[in-house]
Amino acid sequence: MSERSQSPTLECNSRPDDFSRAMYAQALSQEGFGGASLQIPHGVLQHHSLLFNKTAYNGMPPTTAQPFFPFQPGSGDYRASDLQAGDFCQPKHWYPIAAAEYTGQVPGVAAATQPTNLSPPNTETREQIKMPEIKMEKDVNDEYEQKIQHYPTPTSSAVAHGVYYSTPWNPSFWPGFPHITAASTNTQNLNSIPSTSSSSSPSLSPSPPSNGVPGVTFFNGSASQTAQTPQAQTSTRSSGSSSGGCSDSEEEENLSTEELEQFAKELKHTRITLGFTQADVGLALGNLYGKMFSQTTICRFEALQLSFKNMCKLKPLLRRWLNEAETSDNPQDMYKIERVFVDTRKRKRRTSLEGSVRTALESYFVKCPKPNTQEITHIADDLCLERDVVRVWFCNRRQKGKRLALPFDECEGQYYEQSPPPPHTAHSPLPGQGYSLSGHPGGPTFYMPPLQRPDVFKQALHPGLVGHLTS
DNA sequence: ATGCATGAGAC
DNA sequence: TCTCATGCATA
Repeated sequence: MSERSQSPTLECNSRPDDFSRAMYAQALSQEGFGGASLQIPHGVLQHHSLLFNKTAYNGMPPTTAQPFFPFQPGSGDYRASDLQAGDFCQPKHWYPIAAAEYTGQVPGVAAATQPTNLSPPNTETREQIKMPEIKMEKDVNDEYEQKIQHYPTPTSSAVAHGVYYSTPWNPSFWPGFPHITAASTNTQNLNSIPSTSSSSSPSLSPSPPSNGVPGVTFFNGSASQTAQTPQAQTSTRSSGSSSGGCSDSEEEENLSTEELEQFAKELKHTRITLGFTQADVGLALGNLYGKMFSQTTICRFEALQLSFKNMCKLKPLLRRWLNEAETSDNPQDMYKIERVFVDTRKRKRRTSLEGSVRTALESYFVKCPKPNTQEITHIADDLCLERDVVRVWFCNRRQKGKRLALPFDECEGQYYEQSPPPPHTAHSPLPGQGYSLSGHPGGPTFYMPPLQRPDVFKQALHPGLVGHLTS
């Protein structure tokens, strides 16, 4: 790969204004942070036994190198390049919460925060449901897979494995804006939640009310996924204002960042205290409210890695779960329903981009976060990737940038609509990352370089490091 | 915990 | 075609 010219000199000719904003360097190689080690998504076992044929997807077809982008030739090390690139684009690891370090490897703290009774609440129930030991065949060649997903009762492995809640919270992931409130439209969907807020334990109700598919929530299918959440995107609906009787969860009209942070923290702490995994929670939400979520989503919620709007949307659900879990005599009952899903949808096998390719993509992204079709094609050709892979990569990259930057700035109206000051001028007032909810329709998305936000940057670092910086 | 992918809805 | 919410698959 190194022989390829992964040195983008791509210019964003389609959107000069966007391009002008792109003058920043980006952190990369998040993989370098290392992953959480003992995380076993036991809440979701997947069966990959049924295989589909799939059109050859070979990742990167061999092609000859194209010296099309004469940009730092031969440099597979984007970071290094950036470092040398000069002040204006020092690589900042603006991925605030990424590392395994964040996940609680501070024994002292962990000990302090750990409840003494870590006995898993549902060891028995777990055993009741024998999960076939399904091993994923990762190298199932180029096959699409049919998955059968089981949702067992929660395991205690999180606790057993010593996944401690060690205050990895660096709340200021969304720093600085104490009283930013959610757009009122954020929460109407909350009212659509089936009101199970009664003091009894609705969690035991096996039938998701809002789902239309009694007893079964299709966890995976995007069809149901989005069908159930039109609110978030169609947020202009003004109808369902705060009615719902649940005082507890329907009041999220004016969430502040602090509230969300606080709640996320509380959620995580309680969840771990009770011995539940993120997957368990997601499953429980399905049981409780008919809208299931994945471990990923719960994880991102806890890590404050969802959009503000999304956080606001999910919070009431999770608040209810929290209440249920805390008050229930048998919280494990919340998970007793086994669900087996058969997803026949074919999913493209996940592309695993090489580090050097990612590096190159990052470089391109720095130059042009929003390449047009032609540019995407160029990049794809240059990196010997499928066009669609490149396109998706950029989509995800932009999304990540938004997600991780400043989701709340909308209310401040401080974001740049157009070209921000040159990066080296730094410290501009906060950019809104394209969260143009505040009525800037079509405002170009701005991908905020962390270096313009020293505070963000600090928070993007390891907590310990942050501590040092701040103290 | 996060990278890559999907799909609905908006533009 | 993009954004956004979301999740599978994997590091």
